[in-house]
Amino acid sequence: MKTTDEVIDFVLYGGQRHLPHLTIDCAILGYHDQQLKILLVKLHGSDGWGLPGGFIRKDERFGDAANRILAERTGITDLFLQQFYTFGDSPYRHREQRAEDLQQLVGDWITIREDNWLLGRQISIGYYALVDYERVIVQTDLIVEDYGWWDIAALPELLYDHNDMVDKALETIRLQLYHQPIGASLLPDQFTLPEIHVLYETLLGKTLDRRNFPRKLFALGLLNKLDEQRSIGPHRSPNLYEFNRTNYQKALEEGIVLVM
Amino acid sequence: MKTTDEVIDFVLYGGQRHLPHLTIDCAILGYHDQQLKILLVKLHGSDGWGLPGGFIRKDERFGDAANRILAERTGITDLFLQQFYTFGDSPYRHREQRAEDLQQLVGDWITIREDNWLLGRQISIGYYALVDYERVIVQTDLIVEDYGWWDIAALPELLYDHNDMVDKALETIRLQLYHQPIGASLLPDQFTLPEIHVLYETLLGKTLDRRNFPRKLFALGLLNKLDEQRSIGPHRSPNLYEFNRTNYQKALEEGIVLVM
DNA sequence: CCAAAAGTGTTGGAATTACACCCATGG
DNA sequence: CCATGGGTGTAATTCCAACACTTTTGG
Repeated sequence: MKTTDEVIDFVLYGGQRHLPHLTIDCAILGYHDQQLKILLVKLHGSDGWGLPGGFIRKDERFGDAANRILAERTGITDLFLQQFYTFGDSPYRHREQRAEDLQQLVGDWITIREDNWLLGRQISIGYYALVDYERVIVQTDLIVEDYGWWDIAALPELLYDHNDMVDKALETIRLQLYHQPIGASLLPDQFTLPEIHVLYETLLGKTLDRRNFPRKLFALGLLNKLDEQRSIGPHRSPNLYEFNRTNYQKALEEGIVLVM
Repeated sequence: MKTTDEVIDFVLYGGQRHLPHLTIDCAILGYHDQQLKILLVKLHGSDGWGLPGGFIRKDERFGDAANRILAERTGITDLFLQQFYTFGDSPYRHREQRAEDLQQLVGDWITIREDNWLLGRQISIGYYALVDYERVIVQTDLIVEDYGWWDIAALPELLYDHNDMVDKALETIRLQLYHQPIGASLLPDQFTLPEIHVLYETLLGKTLDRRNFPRKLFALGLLNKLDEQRSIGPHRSPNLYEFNRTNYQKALEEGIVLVM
């Protein structure tokens, strides 16, 4: 939202266009510098960091809403996106804690009434997205004051129950990794074996044998070796690979069994 | 709900006590006659079958609500219960299709207004429950006209998008079966090897070797052999087993890796 | 020429599959 | 005694984990 009028309109009348009390929050994961990162935002009128999120329009499908929210924040579309859990139990999700935040957001322009559609218990459907870190360009506006990528291993205390949401997202991703290949969304089109190797180690939180690891991906036909190397300074140049789109898609749909 | 007054009060004023537009629907699975069964209900004023469900009270945790709904329907508490997905996209989940149902439910007593809290897009959080078929005693009332156990392999066309919900529940259970033992909730306290064997085959939809299958459960220490047999007519009496509660609980919490 | 990282094959052991015969029971 | 289903062990194979040396590169 770009203008104050837009914000005020949203706060006062957004309830006519959106499902009340129901939001989508996104755990947007990227990968950079051999670290798994998550995109956090800081809202105006709030002094903590949280997951980017938004409301669902009355006739909008959840997946479309999640994609829209993602596109609004990151500028990229068409990414790996998946619902993982719905949250609504935390005591933070109730009226009192948020009336003040809301008043701060709109400042002195208007007074938030008791029955404002944004107050009351908030339910949030969690989606996680895996994105290519390089392609993300975050927009700030009158709602989002600041944003940043945070190392997932060193998160601060987040707003509401967003730490729980991140934990649950990671747990889901780890389980999923054994049944679906999901590396393609986090990596650029071309990557080296050490890169994808460290990615999997980071996601699973354990070390994987350097020689055995790629064998399993090759056995599933997921990788194509390219006739190109990446130059990485005074060391041997690692070969570049890409995902085999056909087999990758098939694996996504039919599932795989990876033991690592 | 037992009285007409209660029903009318709920339809007119339930919105003051419940989260609007948000329901919990439960896929309640049981196991009987070597078939996986699901508990379906038929509501007054509706001529199709669907999953049992209910609304969430304003200050009620989701899990508590799901447990309450389950207890109201099946009479049992303390069962394996887990959220699996949130649904809200189906075109069936909109106003037009349901205003008539609602009017039929309350009959001529009152007229449903356009802005009734029960109308509008309905979101449903799906929970699945695994129950011991024998212990379930279903209650009918003024809302639930009829109920029944249906073989999961031969479901009729259900209300709204409930077929999708069942599919998603089963998919989740199958995945979970590889990482957590969930047989205990579906079986009576004591059971035979052939019983749990067929259960797993039914859940996974594939045949499992009769000799290798129990070996894997024994290897995990999940089963205790009892000094008792079940008499099954003119055949050799199969031995009875029970789950080893300690190891079962540990496996639930820490996860296992089953390859079958 | 050196330091640092990439690449690559083999082997021993563990795990998994496949498979068939005997036993117990009640009618 | 017979029909039916339950119980059990082993051998062959496959799969997996462990491991170290050589190559490439830029400075």
